[in-house]
Amino acid sequence: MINSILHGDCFEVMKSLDEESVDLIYLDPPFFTEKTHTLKNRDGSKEFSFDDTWGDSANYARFLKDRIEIMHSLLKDTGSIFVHCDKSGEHIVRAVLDSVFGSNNFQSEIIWSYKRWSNAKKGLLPAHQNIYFYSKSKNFKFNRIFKAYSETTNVDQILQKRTRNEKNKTVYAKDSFGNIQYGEKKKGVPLSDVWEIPYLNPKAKERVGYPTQKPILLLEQIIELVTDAGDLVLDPFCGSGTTCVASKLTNRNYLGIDQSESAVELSRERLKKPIKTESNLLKKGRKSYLNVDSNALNLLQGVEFNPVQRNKGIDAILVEQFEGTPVLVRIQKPNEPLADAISLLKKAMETKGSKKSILIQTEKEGLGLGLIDSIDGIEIIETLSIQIDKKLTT
Amino acid sequence: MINSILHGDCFEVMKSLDEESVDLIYLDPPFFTEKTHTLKNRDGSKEFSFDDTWGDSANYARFLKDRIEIMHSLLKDTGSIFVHCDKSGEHIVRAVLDSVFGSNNFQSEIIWSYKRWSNAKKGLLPAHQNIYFYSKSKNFKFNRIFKAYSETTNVDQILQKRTRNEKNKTVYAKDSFGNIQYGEKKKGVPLSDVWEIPYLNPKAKERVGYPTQKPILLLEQIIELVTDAGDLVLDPFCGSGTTCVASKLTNRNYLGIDQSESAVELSRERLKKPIKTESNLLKKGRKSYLNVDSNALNLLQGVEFNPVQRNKGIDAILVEQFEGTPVLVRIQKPNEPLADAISLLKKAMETKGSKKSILIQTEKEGLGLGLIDSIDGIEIIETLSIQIDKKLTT
DNA sequence: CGTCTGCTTGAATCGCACC
DNA sequence: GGGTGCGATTCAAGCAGAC
Repeated sequence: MINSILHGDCFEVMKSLDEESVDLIYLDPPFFTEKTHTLKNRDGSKEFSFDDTWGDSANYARFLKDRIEIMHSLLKDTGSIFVHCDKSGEHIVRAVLDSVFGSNNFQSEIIWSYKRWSNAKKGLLPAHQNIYFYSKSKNFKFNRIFKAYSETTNVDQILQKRTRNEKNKTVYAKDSFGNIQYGEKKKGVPLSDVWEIPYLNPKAKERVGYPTQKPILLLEQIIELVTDAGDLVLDPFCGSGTTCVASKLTNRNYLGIDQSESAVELSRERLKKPIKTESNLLKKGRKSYLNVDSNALNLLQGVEFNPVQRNKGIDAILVEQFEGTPVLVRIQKPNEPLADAISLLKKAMETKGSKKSILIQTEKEGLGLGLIDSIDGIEIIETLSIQIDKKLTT
Repeated sequence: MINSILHGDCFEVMKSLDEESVDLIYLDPPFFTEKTHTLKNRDGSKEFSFDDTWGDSANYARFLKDRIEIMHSLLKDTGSIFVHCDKSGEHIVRAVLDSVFGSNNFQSEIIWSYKRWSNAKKGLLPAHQNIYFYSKSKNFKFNRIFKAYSETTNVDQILQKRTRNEKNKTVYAKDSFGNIQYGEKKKGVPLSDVWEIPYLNPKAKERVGYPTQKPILLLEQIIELVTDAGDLVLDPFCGSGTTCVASKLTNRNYLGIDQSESAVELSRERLKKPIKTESNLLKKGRKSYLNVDSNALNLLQGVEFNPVQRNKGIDAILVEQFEGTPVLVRIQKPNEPLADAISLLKKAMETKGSKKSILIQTEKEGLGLGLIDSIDGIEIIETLSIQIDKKLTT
């Protein structure tokens, strides 16, 4: 029965499973949105639908509690449950979990945060979902995961050994010659309860066209957090089967259940040849996309602009346009000849069709041709510090 | 009564306030931790019903509901409420707010996330808090705040107009000659519901030693989101008075209430001279581009200077001297006539014996006497934003 | 006043063109 | 021909306008 997708209402199906046999249960239950969802897959050939309609919240609570009680009995003493939750049903889910697992076994509210396309909505752009993490007992299995130190952490604190001086203050350790002492290798910062994982991208090959499909990366992190290889992972509302795919990819055993025949079929197909999109963003880090020095942009204090990161020629575009075309901004890089800056900016102007652009000159020496402040629609403006400098030396 | 801190139980104090007079209520209600312990004693044998959500914590729910009902009546039709929430009380608070304000007036669950020093605890490092945002009606006041585009977004999407082709695919629009078509002005991405704001640094000057003190930046963002200058902000559990300080700094009226005599005193003291630590992280971080804080001295980016406090005439002195005398700097204040700035600076030059000084002009209109860039040793330099503005309009 | 359809939109990968 | 810069493309939320 292990490593398969079962069809049916998880309430019935779970009754046939062994008690205390499961290491991790992940579920993304139908939400309490009082709406029926239908969505087609990519080529429009198939339609998935599920019914989120509940007469009132008590019915929904009853539905959930019945099932979560069985899940509780299926979990090993060292097991954990992760419940993915829409904002509309949050408080109901929390109440049910508190009553079945006990509020003392609440471990974390995980925030999965991501960036997304925007819309014209009045209000804040929704950019997160909540996952509740409860353990069956104090004895739960937990693998520590470490992440890179935050950029603002002082490097010395990572590398150097620390000790206490005669006044019992923490100081960096030095040897008798005053040389820096390096400490043990540190693993990084323990994983926090806010997880920034990119939303399943529209271009991702991983997509199977199932509504609410989760990124495999998210599930992998959950699985690796509380299970070891060979453990059993159960998803009672498995949908497109992401949990099972992630389990397979991380060498765990899995069991998926879904009420929809088409979902079961999709999951089974997916498991035959799992596709996982590596996130470039996560692999390379946000910083790898940066090409603008944020200090440089501070020069534009008081100007309305949008920074531009993936372009060699320009650092920003002004919000204000010039004759209907964009105004590009380049800030001269340290030690960059002004002529180079001009030619890069000029090229960008051509491709972007800009009629007027601005070059902020940050280096004192100009073109050596006397004062030039406008070439081919490029306006050259010196930084305040150069202007001040000039006033003082002439 | 406006702009003061009142002492007492907010339940009583709020009854004396005018109905429909408040624009924003922010509260960080106390949570009864003793009651939480009794929650642990549940025997689990009880039949679940929706009322169990409140179950043993009914007293707390009652306490909250009584007060939130009054708050609802104090709010204007265009007003909003932000409730800061401990994770143990989350679902109770949500249930109360849903019942008083109506679930259709739920706007956002704001996640305040921050980095923290790690601890050795088994489990995930807690690094966020939740704030619930409800409006009194559909008609709520809302000021859009924009942030920088993601680093991975490409410029053309910001610049170019898009349409759909015959196959209903999104493509860049071209005119009949194949030229690029430009879109409307773009200000950036609307603010999302996940706010990364550094936790108050233990060493920060801002810290006044109150246990649950919040960063002023967090409160400022809330205030600016749903109120305008001159509006009234109420904090019924004001503690150390951060909400009131933030209101004062953003030119809103405020009213704070607290039951603790010492908290009231502390708040009053703090309001006399509010201290705000500008978070370095936010200043440099990627989210800061569009809403850089408007500290005037930031204009001097790249110039070596010493700031001058408590002097009517000058804001800074350059490290560089001019003919052995100090170079004074004044930054024109908002709405200050240039002539006034000049005469104040001139007076300061006399007393300090300065031969050359610098006036940074921040307002577009000059002296009305044509171009003047030097008077009696005062060099007048326009900010970059004015210089750019001129290049685009002439 | 529901229901349907269309439009705008940003993130992030894909993939082409250019050295 | 391999790397990389950057332009093109895809998808779904949610409002607007139609009916």
